Parts: sequence; structure tokens; C-alpha cells
Amino acid sequence: MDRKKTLTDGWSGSVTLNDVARAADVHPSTVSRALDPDKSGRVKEATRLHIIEVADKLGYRPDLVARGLKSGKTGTIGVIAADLGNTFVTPIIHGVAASLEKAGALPTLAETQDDHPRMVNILDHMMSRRVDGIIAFAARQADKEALERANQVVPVVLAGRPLDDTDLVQVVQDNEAGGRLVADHLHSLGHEIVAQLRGPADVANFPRRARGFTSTALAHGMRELPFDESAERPVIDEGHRLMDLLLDTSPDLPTAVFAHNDLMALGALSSLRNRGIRVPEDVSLVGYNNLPTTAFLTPPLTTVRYQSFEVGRLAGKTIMELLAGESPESVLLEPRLVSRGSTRRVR
Amino acid sequence: MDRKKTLTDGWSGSVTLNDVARAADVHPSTVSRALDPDKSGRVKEATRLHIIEVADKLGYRPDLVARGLKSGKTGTIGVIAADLGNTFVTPIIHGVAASLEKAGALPTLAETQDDHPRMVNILDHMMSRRVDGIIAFAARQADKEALERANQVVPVVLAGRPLDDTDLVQVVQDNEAGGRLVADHLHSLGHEIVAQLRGPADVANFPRRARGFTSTALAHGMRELPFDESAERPVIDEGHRLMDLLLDTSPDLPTAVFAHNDLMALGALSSLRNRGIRVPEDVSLVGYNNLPTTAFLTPPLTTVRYQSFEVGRLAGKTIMELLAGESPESVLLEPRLVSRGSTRRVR
DNA sequence: CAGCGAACCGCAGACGTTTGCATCATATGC
DNA sequence: GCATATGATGCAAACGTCTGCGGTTCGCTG
Repeated sequence: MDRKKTLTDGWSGSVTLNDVARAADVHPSTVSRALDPDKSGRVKEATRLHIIEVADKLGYRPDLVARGLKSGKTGTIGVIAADLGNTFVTPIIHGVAASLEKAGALPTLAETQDDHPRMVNILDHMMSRRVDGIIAFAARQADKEALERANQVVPVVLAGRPLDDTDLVQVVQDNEAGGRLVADHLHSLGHEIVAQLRGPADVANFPRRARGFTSTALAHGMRELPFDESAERPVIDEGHRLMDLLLDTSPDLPTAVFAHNDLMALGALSSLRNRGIRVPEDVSLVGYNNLPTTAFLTPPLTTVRYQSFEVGRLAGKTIMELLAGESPESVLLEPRLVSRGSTRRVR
Repeated sequence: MDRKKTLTDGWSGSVTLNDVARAADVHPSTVSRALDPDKSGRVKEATRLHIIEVADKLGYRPDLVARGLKSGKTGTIGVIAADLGNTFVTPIIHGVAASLEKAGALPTLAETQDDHPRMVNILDHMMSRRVDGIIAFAARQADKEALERANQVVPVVLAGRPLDDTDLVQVVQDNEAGGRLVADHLHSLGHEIVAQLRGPADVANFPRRARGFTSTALAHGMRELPFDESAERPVIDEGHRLMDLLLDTSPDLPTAVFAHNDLMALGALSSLRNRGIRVPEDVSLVGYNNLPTTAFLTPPLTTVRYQSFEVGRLAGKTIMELLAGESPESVLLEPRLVSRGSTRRVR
């Protein structure tokens, strides 16, 4: 009349601490202590071993939900993405998952589609779930206030996309340096007339890339064509549209184009092809992110490496440090230019 | 002396049901009922409105952890991936997240790296977290038993990668049909000597593709070069290695090669290029998955569309149906060939 | 041998909800 | 106007775990 449930021999229909206690003939609190590595010194070695044996035999698994209720810690980190379909986002998630798992935590995923009300809803939901912390990436400037509010309750780390004027801890790449690298590269190849295809202005990455590029181009005495249109979203179609627009409206042709990410570069490439403009013979083209397949394009795309996985990994590490009460600094990763066939010396 | 905490005006330091009850001068259970849409009929309209108003003012957010403990439902679905770095996996996750969110649930992510012990650990962990269900994709045959055991406790859905000889509900593409499509396509272009670059044999997708391809090629009277080596992992490098190996060991040259996925096709492409073998002039090349950038390769890659997002979406839908007590069938999506420049009529 | 501290363990309350049951007041039927 | 049905709310237990407090048992010292 003691061992009542032996349903499956795997995770039986949830064996509780009480079941173990009854089977081991001790009080539940003793079982709790025996199974807690921190407290195991507070229980006699013999009983501890006995309890562990019984727990194993019964296939006891602690109920993390109950534990979470009692302790206030769920071991869950909310990860809020703008767009899970974005090829630049997924490696970050990969990095986050990898580093959290190492710390015994797990990420819970949500997507905002860059919609502000949705961001607020999701934050609400995450708080309801009592996540221990939040990693938000791909946040637009508009979300800043909501994220700062959330940060009053649980640690918030920004990953992949920076936010201006905020005290939130950030793990991002130095996009301005990235823009500078591109300008330097084009300058070293002798380009003098250049243009940018801008990503969405409210995603801070892109204005920063633009700023770094423009200032350095200027410093080198290059001429940047005035073209302020920016993409709605950083995708292939928009790259195509912007390239078309530039070609249709600009009196001059640039000898090199800096697309703010690889996808937009792809779109630009097909726009150029459609018009018989050759890359790199007529125009050099640079992307950003170094997506896995860019090396296999024809021509292989010159681009800037974005260590997405590393960003995710560090963001995970950072939030665990915050949870441990430490005060980690924001991280600014250095970009690196990957020079390939889509850029060449201007004749 | 009633409203004690007004810390932040956002998510104040967690307002509980009791706080609301006290402020509204009713019993907690009444608040619980008033806020539950299902039970709202069981409380007077006036008090209900009053309670809602008070709850809003206090910024009450239910504690989903406590609710989970009481109700046994956490609103969380465990999503177990083999490799989050796999470009074929991420759209599936995207689809899962999208469809779960619609149902008010959220996915919790973990990665096995195709390591069996790790899969078991993660399943354990997921059970401990009391997930309502599990979507496992990218499972190898070895994991079958563990997943079936888990399925005794919570619904399990397999997504993206099929498993043989199991009753688990699956949402996958008809890989055999995919293989047939490729063989048909190559046949229609007049190819007679063909070869396959096989993906890992223990991931059921690949043997199925192989089977469909081989049987159809045979039926068409084509000759398939005997080449049984298969990739360790379905990645670029392995495609390169296999292509090299095939070229080095086979006495005959195929006029067309079917790589079991796009990444391997990329590797094969560069192997061929290194030897001065032109695609598609000398050899036609087919991939699988239709990754976003394959259309921009030179030549654009002929491939088979894998509706990854749709697979994820349906997997999410399916698990919600299982949770609702319905008995959804396994889903077998139809592949579609995407014919591009990497295949051409044989001279 | 009395006394005392340490080691070990049980007790019970708490975390924030939900829910069957009990209770009370009100409305309905005769 | 009384009995009964009905509607609204309060009460308390429970979900599984953790933990401060206190009690018991030992072994030890003086």
C-alpha cells in the first residue's frame, strides 16, 4: 500500500518528493535536503545515499514548476526576436541557447515582427511566466522604454541590435567600425564615387553603419552620392528596389555600392544584372553579415563578418552574470572585412 | 495600510491575486473567477467590472508559474532540435513559434547536436519543466525509444525529420516523392548516368530521398553510379568531400549529380569548380531544400522546395490539437521541384 | 554523571493559483 | 408568506517544493 504508481518505467506519472519520502521512510524535507547538493552536508551520509537510491529507483524528477513557485527562479530566459525568419537572427538564438544550456537554463522564444504593441504584450507575457531574465534582440528604438521598464524587474540584455541612449546592457557589434572598414576597403581599391543602400533607419545597426561609412569616405576624400532612401525591411526585395531607385534617380553612377546587409546586396545584384551592369567589372558591391552562402555567389560577395553566434553566446553569458549579481559591461565586438570577388580595383 | 506596494508603475514587484482581492474588498477566489473568461458568468457583472478595474489599476498579471503548478498546464511546448545552426531547421522553429503564439503557448528551445545521451537528458529536463508537449525535430533513429517513452506522458510530435516504425505523429515532407521528382527531372533532360551524394544515413530524410531517386531512375532506365558513401553531417564540407571522393574513385563520370541538400550541393559545386568541371555544361547539379540564397548562385541551383516554415506551423498546430484531445493524423507534405540553371539538357 | 553542543531530522507554513463545497441572500413558485 | 431553486461569494484545501524553527538523539567534556 505504499508504492502506488508504477505506470511507466520512465517518467512515471510524476513521482513527487512526497512519494520518495514515503518510500524512503523519511520526511519530505529531508528528501529535499538530501537531493540538494548545497545542503547535502546537512543530512547524514547514510540516509542521503538511501534517499538517492530510492529516488533513482522511483525515477523521481523534481517539478521545476513547483520549485519555481517557491524559489522565484524559473531557470528560463525569455528571448524576444523581431523576426525569426531573419537569417541574421537565428545564429544569435543558436548562441544564446548554447550558452544558456551550459548554465542549466533554457530560452523561451517569442517574436515581435517589429510591432511595438506586440513587443509590449510579449514582455507582459514573459513577466507573467516569471522568466529570470530577458534577451531582446532586434528591438527598435520605440521599444526602449518598455524594455527599460522590464529591466526594473528582471535583467534585460540587448543582443545584436543596439539601442541609443539607454543604460541597458548590450551585446552588439561595432557597426560604425564596420562601416569604416567598408569605406577603407573601397578607398584602398581606388573607388571615388560610392553609394549606400540603407537598411531601416529605426534599427540602430543601419544608421551606425551609414555613419561609419560616410565619415570615413569623407575623410578619404571620396564622394558619396546623396541617396537617403532606406529599406522598409532588410530583405532581398528591398535591396532590389533601392538599387533600382538609385539607378533611376541618380545622375551619376557609383563605382561601388555598400548594401547594408547581404540580403539587400543580393537584391542589388539582381537589379544590376537586369540592367546589364556587371559586378565587379562595372560596379563593386559590398554586403554585411557574411551569411554562409555568400562565398558561393558569383561573384563571391565581399562582406563584413558579423559574429552572430558569438553575440548570442555572450548575451547568454552576460545575462547569467547579471543573475549572479555581477555587473557585466556592454560588449562591442569588432567586425572584420571579408574581401571576395564582388569588389575590385577601379580602373 | 492596504495598497502596500507601488514600486514601479509597470509590472510592480508582482501584484498577486490576493492584493487585488484586498483592494477590491472581495475574496481571492472571486477575483480568480472574475478574471477567468470561462467562469466570468459565475460572478455578478458589477463586481466583475469592479475587480477588473482594480486589477488593471494595480497592474495585476497572473503568475503563470503558480497557475501551472495548480493546473498542471504550463502553456509551454518543448522544442528539441538537433542543430540550431542548420539553416533547414530554423524556419521550422519559426513556424512552430508562430503557430504556438497564436494559441497562447510559447516554445522552449533545446539542442541535442544529434547526441543521444543529450537527447535523453533534455527530455528529462523538459519533463521536469512540465512542458505540455514536445516537438522534436531532427531526431535520429536512436532517439525513437526515448521519444516514445516521453509520449506516454505528454504528446510528442516529430517535425521535419521522419522516424521509421513508430506510432508517433509526424509532420514531414514526402522525401521519397522528392527523390522521385529529381530523378524525373533529370530523366526529362535526357540524363542517363547519375549519382547521389548522400546525407547521413541515420537521418531518415536522406535514405528516403535516395530510395525515391534510385527507384525512379531505375524505372526510367537510367544508370546510377554505385556510390554508397554518405556524409557525416549534411554540410558544405561534406558535400565537397563526397564529390571529391566520387570523382576520384568512380571510373565513369555522371552527367548529373543529386546532392541530398543544398549545402552539400554547394560543397559539390566548389569541388567541381576546382577541377574545372563546369556546371551545368559538363555536369548538372541538384540540391534539396531551396534555401533562400540558392536562386542567386551561379548557376542558380535546381533544388527541391522544402516548406520548412509550413512544417513548423503544422507541427505546432498538431500538438495543440493533441492537447485539445483530438487525434490529428500525421502530415506528409508534397515537395515541389524548383528548376533553375544548374541543370540542363544533356547534349 | 550531569550538562551541553552538535548533528540530524521532523514540523508546518509559505509561494500564488484554482476549485469543490458551503454559505448566505435573493428571487421564484405555490 | 413559506419552501425551494438559484445566483453570488466566501472558505479551505491542494498543486510540489523549500526552509526557518524547534525537537530529539547522540557523543562528548568536565
